Amino acid sequence: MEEVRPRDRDATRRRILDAAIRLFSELGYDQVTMRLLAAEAEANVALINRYFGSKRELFAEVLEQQGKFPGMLDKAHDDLPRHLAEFVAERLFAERDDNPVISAVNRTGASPEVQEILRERMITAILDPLAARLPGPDAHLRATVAAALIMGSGTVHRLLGPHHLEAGSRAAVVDHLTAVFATCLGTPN
Amino acid sequence: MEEVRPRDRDATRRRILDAAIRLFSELGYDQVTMRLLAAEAEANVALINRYFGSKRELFAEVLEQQGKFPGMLDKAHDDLPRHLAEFVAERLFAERDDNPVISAVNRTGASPEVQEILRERMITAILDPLAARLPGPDAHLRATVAAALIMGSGTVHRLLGPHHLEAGSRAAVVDHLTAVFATCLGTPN
DNA sequence: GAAGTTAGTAGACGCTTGTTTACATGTCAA
DNA sequence: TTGACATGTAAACAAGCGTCTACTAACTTC
Repeated sequence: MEEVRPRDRDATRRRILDAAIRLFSELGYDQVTMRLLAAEAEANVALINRYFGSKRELFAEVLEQQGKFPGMLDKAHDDLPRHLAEFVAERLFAERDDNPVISAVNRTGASPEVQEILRERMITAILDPLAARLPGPDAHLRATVAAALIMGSGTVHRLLGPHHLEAGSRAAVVDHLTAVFATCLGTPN
Repeated sequence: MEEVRPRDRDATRRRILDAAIRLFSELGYDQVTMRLLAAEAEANVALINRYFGSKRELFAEVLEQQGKFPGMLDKAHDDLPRHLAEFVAERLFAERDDNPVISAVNRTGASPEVQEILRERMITAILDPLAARLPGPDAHLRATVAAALIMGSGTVHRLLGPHHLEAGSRAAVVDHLTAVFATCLGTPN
């Protein structure tokens, strides 16, 4: 009755990577142990290090393959503030934070071993794409403040949960965030 | 040549508490070990649990004694947005984050054992005092967004360091943050 | 000065962590 | 079929963690 799984290097690697994306997003780097990871991926612990080198390198690969900040470069939005507001609101009310980069940054403490990875991801996945869409000399400053708001809303969600704001007020939240982002990004463009 | 310290319960307790404030702020909950704490306080490890019960309870006491969000209730500021902007800018450029509550929240990962403590502090030290100063029915919403910006700037500082924005641009940063906070809090009041 | 209480110490306890080693088993070429 | 290699497994490793117990030494009280 025991299900036998064919030996498949790529599939196993894939299962581990998927489990890592899920767990690192939900729990952050420190709370995810190799054994929990292995159990979630239904794989042996030693295989994680065989395929990815170390926990740290696996974490780096998880964040790398997430690419840029979602919807930042894909299509040229005519209303960036509203787009960001809806993105943030979506995450504020969501039951679980489903953005690996933002969630992992927020849920991962000050572990020195992964700080450089998070810093690099923060810059290349969020800050730079955002600044690239802003005109003017102080684009970097404005992108930084916007990024702070995005990250901070993740912190709020993590600590206070998805039911902190009344569920019915979602439209008002989007409107308010839109106004704030508009001020933050400069010209409403 | 060995310095002898007189036996002093209160002084020892105080040294431990001071060391805890310093270390938890700089490193977050998880990165601070009991042994590091004891070394910093120049006290024995067992004394920490004797005086505070456990690492968790010490952490709670550290955050509790920090009181409310600084300068939020003390004096009635005529320009709250600018006040918040200067507070955030000060922390953005500071070499080290010196606000225990915000710093500890940012640097502490998703450890379930302290999440409730952080949540409670976030509400009573930041969110509630802020909302209390805002008029209107959606004060809670606006305070939440402002809190997100405050916390998020802490995240930016943690990951990118104090030199991410050019040091000379501090006045521009304050001006920009003031505008954002004004939009965020509603009436510029 | 003796007895009792209390501050401070040293070390071990049990557990968990990431990582590694030694081994078994499936797969495929010759 | 046999050898070689790739894949998967189980167990152990050393190190670190928070906590606790057994003990010493100092101060207080009679």
